[in-house]
Parts: sequence; structure tokens; C-alpha cells
Amino acid sequence: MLKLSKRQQMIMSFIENFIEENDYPPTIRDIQNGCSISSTSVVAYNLEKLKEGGQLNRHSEVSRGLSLASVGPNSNKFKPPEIDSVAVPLLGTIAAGSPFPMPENDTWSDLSGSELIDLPQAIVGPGDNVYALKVRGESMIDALISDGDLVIMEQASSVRNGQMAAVRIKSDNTTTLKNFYSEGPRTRLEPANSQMDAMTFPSNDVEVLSKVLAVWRYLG
Amino acid sequence: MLKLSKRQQMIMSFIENFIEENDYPPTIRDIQNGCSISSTSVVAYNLEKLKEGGQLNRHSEVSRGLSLASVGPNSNKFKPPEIDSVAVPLLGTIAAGSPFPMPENDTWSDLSGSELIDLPQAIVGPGDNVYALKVRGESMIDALISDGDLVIMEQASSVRNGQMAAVRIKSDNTTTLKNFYSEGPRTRLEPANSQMDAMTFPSNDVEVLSKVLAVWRYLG
DNA sequence: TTACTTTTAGAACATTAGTGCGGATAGAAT
DNA sequence: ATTCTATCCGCACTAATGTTCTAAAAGTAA
Repeated sequence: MLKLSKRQQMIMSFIENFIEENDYPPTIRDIQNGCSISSTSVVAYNLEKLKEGGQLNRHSEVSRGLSLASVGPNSNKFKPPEIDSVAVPLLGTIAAGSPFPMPENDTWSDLSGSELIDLPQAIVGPGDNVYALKVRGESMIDALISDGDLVIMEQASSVRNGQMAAVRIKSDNTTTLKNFYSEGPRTRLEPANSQMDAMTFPSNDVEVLSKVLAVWRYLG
Repeated sequence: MLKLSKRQQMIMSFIENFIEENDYPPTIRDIQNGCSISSTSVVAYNLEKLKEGGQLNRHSEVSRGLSLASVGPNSNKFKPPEIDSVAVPLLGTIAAGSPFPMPENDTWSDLSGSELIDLPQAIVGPGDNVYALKVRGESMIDALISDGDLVIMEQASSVRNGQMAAVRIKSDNTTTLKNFYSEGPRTRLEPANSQMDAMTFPSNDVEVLSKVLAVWRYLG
């Protein structure tokens, strides 16, 4: 596929916008005006080229018989990706040791004021009881999480072995993110950073608050 | 909203099917034939009714100026969640020292085969020249990135100070992710993990390959 | 039934909108 | 310069397509 001329690019994006706004395709003359082209025949000429190039579907002698080709390498730009996404609330910030933010008991209704984050549904799953927290400080560094990161949490009272979770050490009254391994009477908590050492605690001293679904770090 | 006559229902579903098949709306005469109606004026009459009823948008004197009204009780089923997201290609894997995967020179056309990752548009921006890489091994641990993480990259030949980027040390022929600081004749590369030390190199020994937009770590 | 509203028919009419063609321009290649 | 090809211009032509008007048919309510 060859590259499109400036004019052809303009025509393509005009058609795209026109359909977006009107729900039906433009006429040759709509395009002519919209792109400041001096003659309808020039538009026809370029539409023909675009059709040959496969960017465009066109039906002869049919007014507004245009549609954007929905296949091809550049189709990203023109086809809104159909993604099931879910908005999860950004509940607050987290810093190690501080009381771990949790959603209120059973009502998720008054989250209206909080900021929402869009995530692909594939990650969030059903999306219930999922929320996001912003990490403050470097205290999670041994979990490979640093200041400004966003952690996506799902409320849970137990997790599989190996899962990273927010756990509270009752005797210390501290909360951290660690990989969780239940070993009968004792529970081992392992930093995500394998270069650091794990620690073990009596199982009844460890309380699982929620599990970590994902970490999102944005660097502008 | 009152119930639609048999004929009006037929017209509605004909329009719906027609658009589905052709990507552009039908003419009055298309509808006439498709619904076995004897006169264009009957179609016009019923379209007018449907417009009054709010089932249909119609623009006068515009050929094929029809579109289904996207409101109403049943429209939920057909309206995908409205999130601007962009699909970026997952180009491959990255491991420190290995030749850093980059998209081919200027053509993004043969990415068809590669897996696509959906990301919120707010992060990706225009979405051009953005791609994702999967991290292999623990070699990026000092950038707070571990095995299995996904890094979202944007092609760039220069970056702002402090930005994390994929940089190549020419003399070593190694590539890593580091925070980039230009200090005139020398360039300082600083691990994201502030507990580790930075290193400096002659500026002409450092080549910026692409910058890191975000890091995504998924823990099932 | 009568009176009244809605829907259908048919057909001419009026715009809208695609097509074709001679010729002008603009680059690129020779 | 010369030739060739890709593009652009204007304009007329015509097919495509919406509109309108009159009248008949079909319902509806009293």
C-alpha cells in the first residue's frame, strides 16, 4: 500500500469526521467543500484512488455510497476499538504502615465523587469490588512499586499462594504489599523483588485485605 | 412512545439491516423495494412518522440522510462503553543487553500479525509510533520492572531530562531502561530505583531509542 | 351510516449528487 | 527541452433520490 497524498489524507479524515457527526456518509460535494477542493471531479478522482488503494469502499452511481474500509494496517485510526472496559474508582493513596484504604463495607454507591480509571475488562473481570490506589512514597520499593504508581486492587480475604496481596501484620499493625505463601501454621511473605529476602509470620498474625490485580506506572 | 405499525417495524428493521450490510443508509426507493411498498410517498410518510416518534433521525433533502436514533430503552444493548481506547501492537520481548526491538523504519503496515493491546487513549496520546514490549527476565529490576511486565514505548530520538527511556550505550552495545539526564558533554543514566547508583557516560556514547510511556504489570 | 383521521397510491416535479470530458498544471524522467 | 504520468479544473450532463399534490382506500368513532 502506497502512502496517501496530503489531499487524500484530508479526504479520509473528512469522511471519518462527517460520518461521526452525521451517521451517514458525505457526498462528493460535501467533501469538495469540506476540503476546499475546487472541483467535484478532483474528489471523484481521489475517491477512485482511495478505493483502488483499499482504504475506502465505494459503490458507483450511489449517492453517499461510501464507507471506510474496516480492514488494513491503518484501520486503527478509523475503527474505534471495541473494548469492554470498566471504570474503577480511585479511592485514595497508600503508604506503607498507614491504615490501608479499603472501600466501605458493602455500599459502593457513594463513589460518585471519586475519580474513575478506565481499565480493560479482561483485567478487571466482573469489576465488582475492584478499586485503584495511588502509591505515595518509596515504601513499596521492594514490591517493585514506586511513588506515583497506581495499584489495582480487588477486595479479598484470602488469596492463592504466590499472589501479591495487601496484608496486615497484626502484631505490628503494619500493612504492605507482598507475595503471599501459606505454609500451614506459618505464612511467608515475599517481596516481589526476588533480590530481597522473605519473612515468615504465624498465620494467625497475618490478615489478607485485598489482592493486587495489576500495577500501572505512568511516565509522561 | 406508541407502538409502531407493522409497516413501520418492517421499515425500521430494513434500515437497520441495510446499514449493517452496506455501511450507508438506504434511499427511500431502497426501502420501497425492500419492504414491497407501492409508492415512495408511503415510505416518506412513514419515515416522517418514525422521525416524529423519535425512532429515526432524518435530514430533509439529503439523500440517504437517515440514521437510527441511538436513544431509547433498548439502545443499551447496542451501545459499547464509551471509552477512547487505542490498540497498540505487542512487538515482542525485551531483555537487557539484547538488541532492543524497534518497529521497522517508517512503515507500520506489517503489524497485522502481532498481538494488540488495548490502552486508554489518555495514556497513549495520538497512538502513533506507540508499541508494547514484554519484559523477559529480571534484568530490568533496577528500573522497577520485572519478568512478565509490559512496557509501553513510544519511538523517540530524544527525551526530556528525567524521562525514562530505552537507551543504548554504544561502547558496550547494551541497551537498558534508565532515567535520562543530559548534562552537556556527559549524560547521566539513573535507575528508577533510587536506592541504586547512577552512572554517567559521554553524551555521544548514548543513543536514545524510545521513551517509556508506562509500565503495566498484571498479576492474575 | 356519516363524518373524520390515518394510511396508501400514483405520478409528476425539483434537487441532489455522481459521471465524463476537454484541457490546464505540475513533477519526474529522459 | 520533451515526453510522460499523475493531478487538478470547470462545466455540462444525467442518473439518483427526495418532495409534493391529488385522490382513493382503510380505519375509527359517534
